[in-house]
Amino acid sequence: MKDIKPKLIKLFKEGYCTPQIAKIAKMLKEPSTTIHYNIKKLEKEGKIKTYKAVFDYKKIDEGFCAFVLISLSPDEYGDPERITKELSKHPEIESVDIITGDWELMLKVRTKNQDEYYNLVRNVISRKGIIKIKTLTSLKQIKTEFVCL
Amino acid sequence: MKDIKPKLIKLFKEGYCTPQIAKIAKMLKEPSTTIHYNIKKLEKEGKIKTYKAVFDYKKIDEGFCAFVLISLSPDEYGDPERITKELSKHPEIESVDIITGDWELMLKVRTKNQDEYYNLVRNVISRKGIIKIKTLTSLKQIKTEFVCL
DNA sequence: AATATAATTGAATATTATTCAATTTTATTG
DNA sequence: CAATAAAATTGAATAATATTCAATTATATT
Repeated sequence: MKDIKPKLIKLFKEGYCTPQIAKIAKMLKEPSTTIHYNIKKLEKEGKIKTYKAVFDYKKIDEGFCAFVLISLSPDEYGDPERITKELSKHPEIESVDIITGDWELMLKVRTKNQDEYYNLVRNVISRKGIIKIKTLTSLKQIKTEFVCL
Repeated sequence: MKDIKPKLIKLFKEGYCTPQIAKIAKMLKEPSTTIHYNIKKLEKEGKIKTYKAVFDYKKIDEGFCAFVLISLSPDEYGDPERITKELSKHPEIESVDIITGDWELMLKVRTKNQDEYYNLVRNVISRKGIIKIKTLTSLKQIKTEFVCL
């Protein structure tokens, strides 16, 4: 057994997919060349970033999901992009946003379970510049990435 | 002009994409039939829900992004799935989660601008059973759907 | 150890994306 | 409002790709 599946999951998280032009052409009742032309245009304009898979995360050992509110120290607050770039590197972190209100950052995080989430908080999220965090754990996911589960 | 692009964007939000088997085979240095076999398995096991596009949302008139915390009335709290199913139907709502803590639901929402977000709050989010909401507006998105912007 | 099940693979085929040149539509400019 | 340029649409031909199938190998089960 070559253990291909975890490699596939990793690749599909960010890309390695492509549009189904023939299927779309049939659906919209337009020539496939017209569909092709319009898709390539969307890509060239930078409107489409990538094509990727959406998973049933419970089934791929990423059943734990949480939103993390982060408070930054005053010195980091002026240029939060250093920390956000660093956080973005980690594959467990689905999204990173700079937000308004009582907290500076919002993360969405997926790990296998609560133990691994704890490790992520200790090793990745709790670092210099981050002075306080608050975790909102997802008890049930109804929709993700525009896809109903 | 046939205005194909908005139709494509709508389709690509939920699917109409497919894996690039040849490309993956080259990358992993495995026969394409092996890759094919493993992908079909992931699909049959329900681990892969769909293949879709990720957009640069600012460029497709969905530049406004917010997280919405929702408090439910006590009678809805026992069976929140009715409301969450209803909310999930709306294309502006990227994700719906039932969460722990002071609030019951967390939404991630994308609209053209703040005005349209206001309309969404009035027409969709503010309804019977939802007694309080709090909006955390995204000032800057660094990573979304596992994809760095 | 014997058998059944699952995974891998190459060769053949079916399907699909892509290219290209021609045509039509839309936008621009004097 | 023509005249011209630019953008979008399309069919036919080709290139690339996914899929099927049967055979082989590896793994799991009893």
